[in-house]
Amino acid sequence: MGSRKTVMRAGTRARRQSILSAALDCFTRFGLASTTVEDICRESGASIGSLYHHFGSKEGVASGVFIDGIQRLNADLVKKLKRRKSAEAGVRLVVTQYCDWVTKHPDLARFLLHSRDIAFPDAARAELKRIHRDYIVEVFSWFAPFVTAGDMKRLPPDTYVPIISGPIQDYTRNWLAGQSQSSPVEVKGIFADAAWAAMRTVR
Amino acid sequence: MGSRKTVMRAGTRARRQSILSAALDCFTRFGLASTTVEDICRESGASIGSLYHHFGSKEGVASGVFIDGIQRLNADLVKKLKRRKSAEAGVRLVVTQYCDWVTKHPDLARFLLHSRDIAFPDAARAELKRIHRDYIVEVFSWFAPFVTAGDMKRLPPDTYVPIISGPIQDYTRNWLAGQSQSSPVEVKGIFADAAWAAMRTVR
DNA sequence: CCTAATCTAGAATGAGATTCTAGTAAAACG
DNA sequence: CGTTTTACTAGAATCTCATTCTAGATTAGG
Repeated sequence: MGSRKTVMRAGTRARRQSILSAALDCFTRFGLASTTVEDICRESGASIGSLYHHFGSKEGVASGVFIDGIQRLNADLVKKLKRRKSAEAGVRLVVTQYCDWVTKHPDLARFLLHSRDIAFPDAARAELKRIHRDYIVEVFSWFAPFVTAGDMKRLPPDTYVPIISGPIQDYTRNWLAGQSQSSPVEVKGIFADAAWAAMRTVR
Repeated sequence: MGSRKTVMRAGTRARRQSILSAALDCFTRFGLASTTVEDICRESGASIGSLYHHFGSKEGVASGVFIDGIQRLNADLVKKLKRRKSAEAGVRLVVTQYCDWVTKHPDLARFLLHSRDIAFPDAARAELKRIHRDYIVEVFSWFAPFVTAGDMKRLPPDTYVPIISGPIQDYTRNWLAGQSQSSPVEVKGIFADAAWAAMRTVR
């Protein structure tokens, strides 16, 4: 994870990365619970000692994959959000961009959506909290002016993300689990409509 | 789970129930991954052999808790839904009743929200599928007339549940994890508004 | 009664996560 | 350059459980 106090050697980044991508591969094929540390070592070419040196535990590896993924997802959204000019365009973007991202990275998305509840190590929990806070600050400061201007409802801060993103995430989880026919891309307009209907002010 | 082919003896129901409630207790205190089968045996007074006789595996116990909980949640909703008379009242009820239920059964709700992704045994998966199908049929047949009458939007079937229930479930998950201040009961009006705004037709 | 099925018990097994010890290689420092 | 410190690799040994197995107890049916 980007925040290492100590120096990181040349080959180290590559080794860490090979472990992370082997892990995602195994999680996708066998499921988190059924992949063994040995599986990840075999796939990545790392030794047990090396894996434990870098990640501390199997769940440490999982949290590495998770943090990596969430950072990419967040970064992609923030970048695009800055090009929008209206509250409606912003709200719709949050929904549609999520659909596009999930379609482009289905394995990673499946892992992110199904691993929310892993008992991550404390260090990882702390870093995730920091990442989430930074993300929320950035997104909220983009939306804030529109709330002030009366384009969007003024609600308790904690309720915006569930209302805007909750439905599409729920749908996507079902879809990735094979329980919905239409791909998120096909229904993204419907969810964008729903999100905007819930957020817009009537004047 | 209500569907046993063979006869069930007198003390058996009590034994199963004691295992289930001990399990929920342990899951709440230690988390699913960290509770051992021995923990559940100690708490419930059952022997290892007895637990395996009744549930087959640790995940079998978890699926028992899950199925029990989801059935109670579903039944409570369906019962109340039948007393409503308008689409708006129905949609609002789905949201507010969920908040009330979660507040009344926080441990069970936490488990239901955080165990969606357990690798349940095949038998349990099948039963859950059946339970969910029955539930969906019942709820949809209640709402169908209002869609036909034009009171609610006509959407792809798979999208109704995420749009109506997704936000409040997401908020509740955060709250149960200690990441939101206001209890669901305090914000249920906001989520009911959002759900109805997303479902209503404008005419 | 008796006998077949359900249920209880807990010791034995085995899979696999984690720890430990020993070493290799790269940087830091003189 | 040595040398010393620190990052890193390796894999055998350990230890924690989930699960299996065998034996016996209890209950229902005939």
